[in-house]
Amino acid sequence: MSGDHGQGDCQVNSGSKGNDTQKHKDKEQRHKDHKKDKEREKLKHSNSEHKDHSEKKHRDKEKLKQNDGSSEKHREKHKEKDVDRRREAKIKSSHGDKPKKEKENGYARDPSPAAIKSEPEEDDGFYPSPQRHKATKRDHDDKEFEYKPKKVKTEHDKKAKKRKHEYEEDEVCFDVKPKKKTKVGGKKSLKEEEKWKWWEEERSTDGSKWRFLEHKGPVFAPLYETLPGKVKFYYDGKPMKLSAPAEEVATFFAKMLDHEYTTKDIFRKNFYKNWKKEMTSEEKSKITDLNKCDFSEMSEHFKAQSEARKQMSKGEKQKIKEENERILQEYGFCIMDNHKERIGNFRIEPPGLFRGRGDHPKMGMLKRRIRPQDIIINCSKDSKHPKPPQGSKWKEVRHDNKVTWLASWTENIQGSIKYIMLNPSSRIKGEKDWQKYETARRLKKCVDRIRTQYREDWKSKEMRIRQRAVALYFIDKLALRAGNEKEEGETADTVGCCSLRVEHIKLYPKLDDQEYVVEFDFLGKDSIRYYNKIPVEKRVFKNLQLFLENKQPEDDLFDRLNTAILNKHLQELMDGLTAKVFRTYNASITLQQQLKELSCSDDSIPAKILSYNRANRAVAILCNHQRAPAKTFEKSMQNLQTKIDEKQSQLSAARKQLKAAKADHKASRDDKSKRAVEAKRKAVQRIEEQLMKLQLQATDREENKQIALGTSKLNYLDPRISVAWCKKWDVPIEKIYNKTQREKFAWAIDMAENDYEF
DNA sequence: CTTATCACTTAGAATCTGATAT
DNA sequence: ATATCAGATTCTAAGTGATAAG
Repeated sequence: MSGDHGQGDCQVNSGSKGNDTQKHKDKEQRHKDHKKDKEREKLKHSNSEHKDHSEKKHRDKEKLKQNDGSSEKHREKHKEKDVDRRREAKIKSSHGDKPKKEKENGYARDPSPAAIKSEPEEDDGFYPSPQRHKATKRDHDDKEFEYKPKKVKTEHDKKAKKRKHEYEEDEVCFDVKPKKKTKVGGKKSLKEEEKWKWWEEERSTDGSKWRFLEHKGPVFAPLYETLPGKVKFYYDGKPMKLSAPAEEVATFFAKMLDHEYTTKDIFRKNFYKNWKKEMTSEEKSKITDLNKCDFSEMSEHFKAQSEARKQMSKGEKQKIKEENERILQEYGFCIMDNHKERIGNFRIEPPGLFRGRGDHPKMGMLKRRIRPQDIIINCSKDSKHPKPPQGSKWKEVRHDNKVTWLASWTENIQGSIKYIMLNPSSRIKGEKDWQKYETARRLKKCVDRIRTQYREDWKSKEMRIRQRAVALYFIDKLALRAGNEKEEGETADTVGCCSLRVEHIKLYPKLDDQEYVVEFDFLGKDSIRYYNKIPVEKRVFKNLQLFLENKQPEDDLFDRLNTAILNKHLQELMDGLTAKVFRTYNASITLQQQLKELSCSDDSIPAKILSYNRANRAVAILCNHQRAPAKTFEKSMQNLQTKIDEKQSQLSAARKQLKAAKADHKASRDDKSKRAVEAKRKAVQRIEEQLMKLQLQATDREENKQIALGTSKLNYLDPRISVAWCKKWDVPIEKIYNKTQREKFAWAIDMAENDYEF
């Protein structure tokens, strides 16, 4: 990496050629509170300015002034956009059609210069990440699944022959067997039980997702049943009978009463506003203050109800179970291309109060009841169409085989579309999953090249390139998510890599005994906090300092970057590469490495499983998969501790006895007392072992307190790695994957041999 | 372009279930 | 038999990213 591009003074890149303008305009609106002058001031950079480290002084020398009315800038997004547009239009007309020029103006307001003077070379150690290896030679498996939507064959010799077109068969294979495993009629079940190995067949090449699809439509939420008369709602201390719609919404609130949500201001405000809409006009005029509403009787009623449900007799419970099973059998499956497949979510989401994660501006809003006329059905033209419930109609029935969903509706909180889709064990999900890991494996082959490239790009003279390169480094090294932009005010304020703001990182040239430490502290997906202090290479550190210059805390760190730009770049580096592939790749490769490191052939099975879990945990930590400690966590820890204490006193008692026995033996020297000593000794040993085990369990549980293994296991770890590991170390697959997981990963379990290499 | 829409994956919490302890 | 608990399952929110629309 010679890196000498433009050493010295390459300035201006024609950064102008680029799209450098785009992003910051949106981003600017975040500084809602700054004074205009401040804002102005910081916007004063021209793209042609050269920055060097010492540069701050140059800051003002730019020739470009803000040419539009930017001083009037409002903080509102739309307005902002308008201003920008106006400005651009103006520019355009004044400069003619040179795109370059017009961009140039964009820069004027940019917090960061487009061009950067390159820094002196100096540092640069080698890339430290352990992940960076040469790709291995052994990749024959890769061919098995090409990325291209082209037809892919898996010419894995042994399997290839088996592959043929099942499509021609007329008969449906029931590859999912009915619950009762002893479905008596032996003849038919044989065939039924045979699991369909879709992974041995060819995939379609034309972008269609299926050729035949038949299902019975979704199951709707049960209608609302009004409360028994004795369960009262009180307003201002007086009982008040509510109309059914108002009552229903009230029950939603009542059911959440002991959740802390209901104490939050926003929640209450949203709820109250939405509740009012359901009230009759009399109710509206009477109920004017949520604080005067007493839902406690309703709440008690539901608690009693669920208690009663628990107390039901066996027979009653059995009956309910059977009914559920019947519904599952009827609605829980569809027929897709000759195979009966399980549907993932065949029940429509019931109405209720919206619970966002984190600090969500819409928490407490009413999620409305979905009716047949809200539902779009998707199925084959030549299938038996699902029929809407008595007296109702579907919104639409369409036959789009370019998508995988069976039904959809638009949800009223965010206006997004919800879908009914197949279970992860289905062919359609499995193929995609498999493909995902194949893409990650292709990344493995070229990740060195990509890393070399982005390191080189840290020295680029173009700001946008540097930002892109540093962001990619974070995504690669820290497994950060891409970070799409979100609409402000619609969702909780969370970020990913590209949407990081200045306030989310802190730079420490020295911290304790480390140099160039970056501290990350932000809320990511689901408002899970990401907190990490990590030493980075000097060049990265310097770049970050540069990116931070002249910015406010609420400004974007990467003001010239967004996920579209990043992904477009990645696409050029490798077919099918996007930011999320790095997460998959790094997760899987980490598991593989950790397993290699931790597994030991003389370990017992439980010890091996512990190693597996530890490897899994390493990945979960990398991906920041956290969970709230269960409310019962402390208690269950305590229980365990009690057990440990008991064991401990048992142990000392046993030891005492041993001592006594020894003394006894010393005195009597007879055989009997000798045997007694031996027995006691054994007892002590046994108890010691038990104690050890308990203590191990305790540490394990403690370690796992806030770490969730499931997400990575289900979504990031190539299952073939785990399958191969099980085969290699003779660990039954059931120890690693439960039934559902085995169904989802059936393809991997079937195809991976013990020498599988990710 | 730039934004909006759509489809689909990924996510933690809530709820259910069934095994085990009492 | 009942209570307890942990793991399994369900639920649905919240991401990613491609592409259509303006």
